[in-house]
Amino acid sequence: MPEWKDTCNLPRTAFSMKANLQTTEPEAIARWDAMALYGRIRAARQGAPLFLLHDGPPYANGEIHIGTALNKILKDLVVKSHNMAGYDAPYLPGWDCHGLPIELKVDRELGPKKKQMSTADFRRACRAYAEKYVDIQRRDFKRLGILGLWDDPYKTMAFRYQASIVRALGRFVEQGMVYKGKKPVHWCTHCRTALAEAEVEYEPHTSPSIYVEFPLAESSLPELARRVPALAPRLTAPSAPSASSAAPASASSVSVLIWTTTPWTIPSNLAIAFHPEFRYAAYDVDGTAVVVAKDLAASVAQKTGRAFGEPLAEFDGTAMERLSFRHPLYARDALGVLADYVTLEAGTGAVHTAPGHGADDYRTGVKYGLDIYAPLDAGGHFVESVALFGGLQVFDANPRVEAALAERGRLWHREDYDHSYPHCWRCHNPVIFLATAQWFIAMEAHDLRARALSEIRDRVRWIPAWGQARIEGMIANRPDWCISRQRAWGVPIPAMDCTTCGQAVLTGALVERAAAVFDEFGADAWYERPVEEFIPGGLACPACGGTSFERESNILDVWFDSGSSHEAVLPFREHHRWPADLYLEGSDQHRGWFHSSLLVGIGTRGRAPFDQVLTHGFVVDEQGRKMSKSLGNSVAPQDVIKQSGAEILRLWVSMVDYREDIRLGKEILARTVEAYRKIRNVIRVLVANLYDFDPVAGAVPHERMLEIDRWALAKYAECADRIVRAYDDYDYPAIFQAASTFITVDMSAFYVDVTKDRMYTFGANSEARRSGQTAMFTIVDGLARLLAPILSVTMDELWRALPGGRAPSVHMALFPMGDETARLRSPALLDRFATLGAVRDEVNLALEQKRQEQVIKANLSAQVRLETGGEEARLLADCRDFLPTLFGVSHVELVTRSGSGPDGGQPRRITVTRADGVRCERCWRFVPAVSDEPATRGLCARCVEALALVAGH
RNA sequence: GGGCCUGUAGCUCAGCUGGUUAGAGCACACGCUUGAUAAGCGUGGGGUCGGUAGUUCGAAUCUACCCAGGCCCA
Repeated sequence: MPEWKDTCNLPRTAFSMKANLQTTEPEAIARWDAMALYGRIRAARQGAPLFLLHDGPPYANGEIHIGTALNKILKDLVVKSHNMAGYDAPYLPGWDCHGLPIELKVDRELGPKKKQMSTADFRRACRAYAEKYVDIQRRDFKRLGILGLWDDPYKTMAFRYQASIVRALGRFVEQGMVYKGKKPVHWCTHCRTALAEAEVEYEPHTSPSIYVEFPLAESSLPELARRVPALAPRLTAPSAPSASSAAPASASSVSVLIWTTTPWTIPSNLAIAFHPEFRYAAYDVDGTAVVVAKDLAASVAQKTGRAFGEPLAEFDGTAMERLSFRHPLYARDALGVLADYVTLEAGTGAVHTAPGHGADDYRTGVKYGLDIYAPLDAGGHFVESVALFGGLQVFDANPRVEAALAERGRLWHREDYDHSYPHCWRCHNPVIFLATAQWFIAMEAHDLRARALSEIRDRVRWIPAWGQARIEGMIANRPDWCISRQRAWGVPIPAMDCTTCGQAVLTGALVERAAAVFDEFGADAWYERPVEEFIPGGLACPACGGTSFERESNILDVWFDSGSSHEAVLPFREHHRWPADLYLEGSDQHRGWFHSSLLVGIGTRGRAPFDQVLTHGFVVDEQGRKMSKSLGNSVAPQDVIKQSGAEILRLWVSMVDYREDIRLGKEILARTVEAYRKIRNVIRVLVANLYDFDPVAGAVPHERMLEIDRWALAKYAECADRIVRAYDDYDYPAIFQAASTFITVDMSAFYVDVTKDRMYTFGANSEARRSGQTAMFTIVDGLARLLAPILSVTMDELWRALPGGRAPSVHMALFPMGDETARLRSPALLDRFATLGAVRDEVNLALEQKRQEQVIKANLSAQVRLETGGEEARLLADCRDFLPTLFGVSHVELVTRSGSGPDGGQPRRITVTRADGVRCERCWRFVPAVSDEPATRGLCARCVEALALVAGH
């Protein structure tokens, strides 16, 4: 007896069930490299409309993490899908190479050696460090399956890029938008240097805590009387501070009490800040009307040991704005100002403000037009012109300030105060805030702010839309852009100081000189080549006319570097143009790269360098908590690649809603692996049915295909259209949903299952089987392309397993779209099968019931009697012969009830019984009779015929 | 503390401008299959739509507050 199984057309394919991604991924990537795939895609799309995603440069420091991987995969989805939609969509990756983190790492690696190195040598070490991480990251990005111009990326430390940065700065300079001003930074008086936030360590420290009285200035008496009438009767001239007298203030004065833990900043006090929304009150204390925040009065009274009576008057902080208070030590006034950082947690609710010695103080000072006053030298000594304290180091000055205040009767209380205070990470001495000379881009110059806001509102499309509100708020409220840093690894600001009068000079000509030198030698030249090379002919100091200069040592904020990428890259590279269509980064870049790129774009060309900005969220753990080393909940992309494959990571990115925070953890990865397997298996069975199919010779014309095959194509066309649209909308989860439903529900559970019998048991070359193959081929060929941007390796592997001539890689192909899918659509067929599907669902329920009752086992062991009426009966009668196949049973008896059925309100009736007849040993259906012939014994007529066809060939 | 955002089954997602018993896939349980087999098919259980209070004839969908979380500031 022959093994009938061997006469069936059982599926076979080299497209294995197990993916072996750990092997196939590196192989595919090597193949792409070998065939120069990226370049071939460029050549193939030459002349097509450009779609320009401009890469935001990751920082060339450390291994890539899951967030970097997410970002690059999203970009790859955008780029690949646009290429397949018919655009010329290049991908030019970039790296951000300058900046503090690298400087600090290199610093640490060099150790004491650094002391002997020149700045230029140190910069060379930084460059080598950055180069090393560019290589490491590039390797990992390629391993993720990302296609791009990896051989020639852009780097912010490239000579020409450095020149472009300086030229971009030059545009601001020429328009008069750059100025030199002052701003407080962390300053170590021991190391005599500015410190970045990352170089500051918070350590416990004991500071003096003092409460100081500032009397209201006489000139403000009338105004206060007007604002707070209840106080009017008490308003008389305050007593003048007197060096000789420690007597309390005159009984009829008004004062405000402040609290500070840095007495040495009192000489630099220029203002007192009040909260606009807090309630303040004036209390009679030994005859003086003392103003403090109402909620803090009790604690202040307790601290100072003074008796605060009932409030004489109450008012909001706004009542204090622009009143003048007498400085407790000097013959000048402190201005009453409003600030929302004033708290009720400690102190008096009135905050001592020295704009040259605090970040908040500085902002408030700028807002009220105060001098950024910081009369200290680099070692933290008061300059000689400061009365009482000239020459004193600030920490030595503390007790002297207290003493001077006490002498004048202005020191109400003094105690030790333990708190966490910033220290220098190198020498571990406490640091101070010190206003230093810095370069700024003025937000109001040339309407920079207003033009940026109008670009945000009117030109750029923000996806999601709330991105607009976010960056709008930031631009609207940001202070002038401080673009200078006192560091070594970056692009120097090519400014000169006049050696005669000290005037800082920065002109367009100076900038262009530097740019020309940088073009040729790189920015290291600033530290190595003679100063004359950087001084354009005829340069004279605008202040004194001097012609001798020395270089400044400030470098540019690295945000200016990366913010200039559109200027450094877009105009110069092949397949590029200015501006870009799209920037795509994490939502933190509203503050970062989008922000700086926009400002640079306005400065250089008067518009935003992008038309669309797409943002994604952050990867968090399965509980929605941020990933961190200390929590141990991080997922490393390298580990996922090793354990599951980059395809899993890519699939994960494609199925989540990247606009919000994205969860990732063990279960999610496990689910993703399951999803991958499901897709792979269904695709595998489709290909496996094509092992003997020639799409040219074997294809059945559409009109002659079986109805269910045409339905499958109609369903596929619907799915393809939806997917192509979703790519265009950057709606990747919709792609997964559509593809997954089509693959699992329409293909696996329905079409493949229902067609199985025909594909396996019919004559291999029968038109019915070829009809099915035609559908399966079209579908799997289309799915390979539709899913290629996501499952780039798997679909390329599939592409190679498919019969027929085709492009060397799926990534060079185009999506199924236009006429390719339009000709397959058929709403009528979809309708018809929706009804058939509903009937099938109900038959399944009945079958399951009988299975539970153990009347039947497999569906083929059952037969169905189906009574119905109306429209549905006509439809079912129309495809009577298809019904056993549709239900997967051996026989269907259709009974039409006139005038009833679902349309008439009566439910259809389904009766399931054990199938009559005998079981065909080849196709396993129960049939009335089987063959008796020796060669075909036990086979049904259909199988006999199928075998005859094979034999006949 | 402030600005922006998020919270639907174990997981990933749908649920348009408020309107019948809140859906899909996966996972899970049970049955079938052994000619997709470290697969496949069927059936089933599972959600007070973060919480509370409102607006409304009616809210997952609108408002306020609260809780939890994220990004950026301070």
